[in-house]
Amino acid sequence: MALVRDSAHSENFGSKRRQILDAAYIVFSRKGFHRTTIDEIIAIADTGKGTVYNYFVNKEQLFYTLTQEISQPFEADLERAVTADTEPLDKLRRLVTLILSFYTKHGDLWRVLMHEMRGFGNDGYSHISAEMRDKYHSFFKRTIGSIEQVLTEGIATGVIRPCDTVVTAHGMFSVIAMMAFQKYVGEDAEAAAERVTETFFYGIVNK
Amino acid sequence: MALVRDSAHSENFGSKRRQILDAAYIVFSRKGFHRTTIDEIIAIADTGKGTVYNYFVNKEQLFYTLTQEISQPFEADLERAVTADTEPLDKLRRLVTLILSFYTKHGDLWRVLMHEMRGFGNDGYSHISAEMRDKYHSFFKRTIGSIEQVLTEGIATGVIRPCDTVVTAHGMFSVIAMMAFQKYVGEDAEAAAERVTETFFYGIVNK
Amino acid sequence: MALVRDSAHSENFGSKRRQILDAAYIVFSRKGFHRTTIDEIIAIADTGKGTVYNYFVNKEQLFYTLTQEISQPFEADLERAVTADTEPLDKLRRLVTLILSFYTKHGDLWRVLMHEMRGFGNDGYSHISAEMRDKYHSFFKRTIGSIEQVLTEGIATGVIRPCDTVVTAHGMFSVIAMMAFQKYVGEDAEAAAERVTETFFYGIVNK
Amino acid sequence: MALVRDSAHSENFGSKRRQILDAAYIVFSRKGFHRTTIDEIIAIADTGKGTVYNYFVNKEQLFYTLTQEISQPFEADLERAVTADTEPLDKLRRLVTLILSFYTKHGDLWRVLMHEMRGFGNDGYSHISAEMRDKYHSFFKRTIGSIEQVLTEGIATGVIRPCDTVVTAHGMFSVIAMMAFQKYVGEDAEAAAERVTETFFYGIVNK
DNA sequence: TATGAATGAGAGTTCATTCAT
DNA sequence: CATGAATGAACTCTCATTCAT
Repeated sequence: MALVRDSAHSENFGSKRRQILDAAYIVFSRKGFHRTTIDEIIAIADTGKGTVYNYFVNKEQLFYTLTQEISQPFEADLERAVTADTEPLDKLRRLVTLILSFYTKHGDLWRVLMHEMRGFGNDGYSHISAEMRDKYHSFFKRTIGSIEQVLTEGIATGVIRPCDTVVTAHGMFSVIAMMAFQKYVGEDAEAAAERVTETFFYGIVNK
Repeated sequence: MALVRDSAHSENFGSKRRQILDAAYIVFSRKGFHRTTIDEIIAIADTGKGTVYNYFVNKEQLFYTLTQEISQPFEADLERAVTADTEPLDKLRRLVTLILSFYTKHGDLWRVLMHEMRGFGNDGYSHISAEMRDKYHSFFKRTIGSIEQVLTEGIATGVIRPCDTVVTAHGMFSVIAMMAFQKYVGEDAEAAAERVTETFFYGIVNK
Repeated sequence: MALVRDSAHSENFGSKRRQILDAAYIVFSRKGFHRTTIDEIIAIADTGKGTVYNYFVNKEQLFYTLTQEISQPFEADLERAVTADTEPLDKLRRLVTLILSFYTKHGDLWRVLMHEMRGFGNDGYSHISAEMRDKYHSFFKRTIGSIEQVLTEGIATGVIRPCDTVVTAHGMFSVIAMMAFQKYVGEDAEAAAERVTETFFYGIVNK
Repeated sequence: MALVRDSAHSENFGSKRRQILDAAYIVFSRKGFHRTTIDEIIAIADTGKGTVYNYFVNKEQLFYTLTQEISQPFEADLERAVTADTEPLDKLRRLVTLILSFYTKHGDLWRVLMHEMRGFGNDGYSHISAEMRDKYHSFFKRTIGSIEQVLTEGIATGVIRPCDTVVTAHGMFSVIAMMAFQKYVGEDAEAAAERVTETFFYGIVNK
């Protein structure tokens, strides 16, 4: 269960680090940040306690690294979708599919992330935490921002009715996230995405 | 700061209990379940630590009681709205306003609730926790169910286009919750509710 | 083994705190700061681990409190000796006796203090440590300063031969400390003090 | 920075060992025994962690080896001074100069040694530690013993007033150590030594 | 020989919970 | 009822030491 990619180098390069990240993914997803213990992670990762601290400075940074690693390819995909040479409505469909797939796959972990985000760096915490929180914030801003951008583009070309793009983007995002969290999305993410976009595009009222 | 209603009994009856609940509301909302300490609650409540355990069996049950107390009048309101003798679309508007107001007021606490819900009673936890989790689940089910019910009613009377009511109800709920969480709702909840319903009713695509 | 004074209030007032301080005195004296564990302290103090942290914010501050408690009456004694209305040479004898008694009684702990002093607050440590270190430094400065002051006084009145009072005071202090550390001082501190002063007097007194 | 002497063998023989000892000297002097980590030593020594354990069985023995290596030439010097064919008072001057120079140069490390000495082999520690502690004790005994021996010799030849040679030797030693620790000794160790001896001589020399 | 990834015993600290007053 | 001193299970993190390469 290498979440991002298998190391192409040697068979064992970074193997322990990989095992720890994979185990952390499982436990954080299942239990949330606070209920997760290092002991449980190492039991699954089959490593010693100290090994965790060879690779990550602390539990928070392990969590942070994990989410960074997962989000990076996703953000690249988003970027590509937004700058693609296609119709705004098609871009929107593509974005929704991407986001829906991402949150369907990593919903449990991301739910935790979205919750803990608020806690990090709030009090007299280390500044590393404050940094993390900022990075997390900008992650969500970028995701929603990409929707917003395409909405704006659609309004400019006239295919989308003028509206508050900020609020609408947030609305679309929240519906997508909800669908993923509620496990409404089965095998076919594309079909589910279609339902979301249809609802938003055309509304629910009979005309 | 009695959140729900003042005890109708005597001036002092349950006063300590009230103080604890009010303090718990503040701290849980601000810090989440795990970061909240009993010490912080009693500091604000101006009570002793033992007093908390006179009224509540443990931290979880204090949290549970708090959320129950807040949700009950809200659920009564929902019930009344659904069974009212009005048009489905008006009912829907009324529901959206109610839910939006509720989450605007208690969003911080409810965000915590929605997160911790998943943790309660997951492992070898006490069965009291499992009970709580079930009650929490049914709370959300009832809220969303009320939307669903009105959608079904609207489809039956023909004012709403046939759709998957379960998914659509969840969608509407998630948009409402998002707007509240994101603090997009200012003074005028009614106006904000209007925007949500408009979007859902008529979609975003220019026709 | 209440080191400073028994609480005059109630039989049990501060009893646990007292037990912890007494136990800490024993273990710190025997093992030094780092080799001392909280577990060992509570085993002797017959308390729970958490109790220690009810009274002291951490191990360092426990150590600090302990040394403060012990040094305060001593410093008061020094002050009284310096400002007494007696001959400089008698003052010096009195000072030497006081210091010798103190270091004979608390030599093991003070040896630890003198060593750890250098470590506290050196790196990225909490500022509480830096504060402590400063207090510790000033403690030694005051002790040696009191000797210095009397030397200066003696030089002014002509009974002591002009000399570098700073160095001489340090010298006297170190000999006293050494005698105490080496357990050369038996029952009769006064007699031992006499030996120290005699040696120094015949070197520094005008003839 | 070969502290004692360069290996006379080949350019590279023991080079790693040398680097480790030199680095250990720096860190132990600065931080004391417990606060020193192997990681910090190897960072300065530019070696791997395992290499340390190729040359030294553990941290304690590394410390021990370091101090042994430094003390040996010093002890040889002392021996030579004591058995030299000179006047007792000149011998004493020579001894004081030697000791003062040594503690001025290696004061920081020796301060650590003098502190940790008591901790080694106290409890259920390995017998290697107990051995070390004994060797450390005998080191100080030899240093002070050399002073004592010359004092006795001086008393026999009548140039020194009869006194408790054990206590006096300790006294002289402690003043010397103090001067070094307090960094009172500048460039000219000889001059500083003179001050010490003068003070003592005028107290202990027959007139 | 040199290395450094892996390890786990052990330490300090937190905090929900209990119970005697 | 109200209290808060006492408690210890649980948790994060450190670091000396090992050992396969």
